[in-house]
Amino acid sequence: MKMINVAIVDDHKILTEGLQSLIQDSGIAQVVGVAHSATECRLSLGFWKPDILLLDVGLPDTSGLDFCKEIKEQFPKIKVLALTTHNEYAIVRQMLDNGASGYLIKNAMADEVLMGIEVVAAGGTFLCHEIDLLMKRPSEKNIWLSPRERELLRLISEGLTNTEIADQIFLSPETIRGYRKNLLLKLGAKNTAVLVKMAIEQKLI
Amino acid sequence: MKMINVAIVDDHKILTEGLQSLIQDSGIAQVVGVAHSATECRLSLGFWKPDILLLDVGLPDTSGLDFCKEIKEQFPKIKVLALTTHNEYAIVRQMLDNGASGYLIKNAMADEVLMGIEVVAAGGTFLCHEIDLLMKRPSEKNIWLSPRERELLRLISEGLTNTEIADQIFLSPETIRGYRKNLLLKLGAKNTAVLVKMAIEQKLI
DNA sequence: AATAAAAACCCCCTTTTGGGGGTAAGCTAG
DNA sequence: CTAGCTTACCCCCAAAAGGGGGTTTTTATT
Repeated sequence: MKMINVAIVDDHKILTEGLQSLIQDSGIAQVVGVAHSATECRLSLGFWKPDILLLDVGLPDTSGLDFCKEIKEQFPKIKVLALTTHNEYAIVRQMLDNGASGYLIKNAMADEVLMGIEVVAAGGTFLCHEIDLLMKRPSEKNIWLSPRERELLRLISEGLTNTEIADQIFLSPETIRGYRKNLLLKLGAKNTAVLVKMAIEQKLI
Repeated sequence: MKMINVAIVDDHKILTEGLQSLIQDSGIAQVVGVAHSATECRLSLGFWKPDILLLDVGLPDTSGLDFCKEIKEQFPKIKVLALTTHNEYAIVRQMLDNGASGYLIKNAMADEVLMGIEVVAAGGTFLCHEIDLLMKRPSEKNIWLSPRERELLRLISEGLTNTEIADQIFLSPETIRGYRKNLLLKLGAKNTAVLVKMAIEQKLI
């Protein structure tokens, strides 16, 4: 059986060290590279040629969300396995949407990490137990917005008025009004204040 | 020289264990009790009779801010030394306002913890290096609000309109308008959306 | 090919907010 | 004792948001 090549990107050095020995000792995979930032990773990814990239969402220089997308565009064959502290529905959904093949939270069991690596290397999708439950549970908190809606939500949170947003993204102010009303409806928010609060709390922006 | 009696309240068990050995080994102080929640602490504080209480702000059951106030009301002689991960101006100010005698961030050096204990036990006020810098640096980010202003900010973030707030706290809607305008001015926010975002980011609510 | 969802657009009208001006009592720390 | 801050109050008017009702086109997914 072929060894699975794994690379790790995470700024928490203690964690990466722990992960390295965990993977090396497993016998099923080997660590071919470690980076502590997106920039560092970009420089070496071509050389490492990993099968799987263990990626932290909370990177110091780039959003893990964007970085995942970037990797999947440049190296479609590399499978991304997210490894983070976030257990918010919106983060997981966006990560999977951006091409991630799996999602682990940092307090998951060690064997879940190895299982994730195996499943993802075999072409499957893996979610650790807690995230699996979160994604399956139909909850009013599990709100999913389209990219456009998220963009609007971001602009609203930055304090732009409907006309300002309209000018910026070249749409009619009436359209912006429509999106705004729909966002209030979807999130069940009474007004902009609550909308912004929910957006931040649920990490929708 | 009399031994300083220290009690610890923090839900992170690994940290409390480390702290215990640090303090016991120092020779200047001894740990008379450890609690992992505010409730647990309330039950035992009368027996422990500590000189100093090392208090985490991010407790699972109560806000450390409120708990500090509560302790200082019930046991004015106990000196509270805050120990947290938060390095936001508003949190530190509120903590000191609520009667804390010192403030340490969790990644401070071990000797700063001991120094803090000594200084506070001697009746002084102690801030660890990083927090000391933060508090001295005059910055547009170091915004300080009166309790009333914070209350209004909270109600605004919850989506209440001026009239609703007026009804709830028995003031004239015109007064609420005044506060609102002043909050926008103080925080330099363009509108309610930005106001709410800043309130959350700077932990003013 | 049909259905559904997202994206874009439009009008009417009311409520709420924001910008500009103020006033004044009460407390509090130099 | 007085300068400064907080708390509380008031007016006018313009801009923005919100509640209700719609339409059309494009883009996926079945």
